[in-house]
Amino acid sequence: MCARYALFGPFSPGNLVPGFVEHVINPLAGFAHYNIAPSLVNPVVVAGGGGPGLESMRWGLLPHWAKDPKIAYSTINARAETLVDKPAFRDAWRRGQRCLVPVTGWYEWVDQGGKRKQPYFLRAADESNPMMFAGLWSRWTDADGKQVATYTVVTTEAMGEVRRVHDRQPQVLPSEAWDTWLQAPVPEAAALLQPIVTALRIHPVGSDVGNPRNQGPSLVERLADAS
DNA sequence: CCAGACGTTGTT
DNA sequence: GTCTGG
DNA sequence: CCAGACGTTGTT
DNA sequence: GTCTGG
Repeated sequence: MCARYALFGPFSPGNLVPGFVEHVINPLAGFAHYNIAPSLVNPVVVAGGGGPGLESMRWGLLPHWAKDPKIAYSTINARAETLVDKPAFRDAWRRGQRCLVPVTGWYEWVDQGGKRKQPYFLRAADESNPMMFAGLWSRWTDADGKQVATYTVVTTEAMGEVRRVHDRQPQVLPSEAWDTWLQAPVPEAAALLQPIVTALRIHPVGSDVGNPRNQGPSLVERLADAS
């Protein structure tokens, strides 16, 4: 899957996620483009909009028992097929700590046979609203006793045109499933973890998307197709 | 019993 | 080539 | 996932 | 915290 995804606007808290305003934490009001990377704080949607210790969330789920926060770099994704059993994710799953991750799109890098990998932007066909990835979140306390909230993006088998660039993709949830994912009992949420065809536009972009220090709308401008 | 992992992607 | 930081 | 570092001695 | 490997 993506080790980068993108969210851009301008969005305000009011239109970031229509109907879910009260659930959004850290909405990053006013940003024009956000190139998201592991360990960075960005918007997520949780039932009730968070609370103490949930003022913001970092990408890369830290289980409550984690000692080294570096493991967050390898818990940016949780496989839908196995998250129920994996020690790193199952506690969050059992506790119903699910979230929605709003994005405009995500990136995939395609191997070019020796040459440098070509990044592509997979962009929601509906540009007016973010799409939603399924996520899990966790509370973690660092060595100084400071509370940190983190989350992971669920992945599943790629479907439709995504398969041209990769065999896995984030678990996208259709709008009618959002409330269920946030609020329903575990068995109902489990039923939503199914591969889904998503309406996307896919186009090549510049290699500068690979560095999260690079920000701005120019990152996702279409690159002329090579061949 | 203790020590060490606990995860994903992709690549070999 | 391989590990770390983001 | 990609980008970027990858080393030592000594000095601030 | 809890499981696996030694």
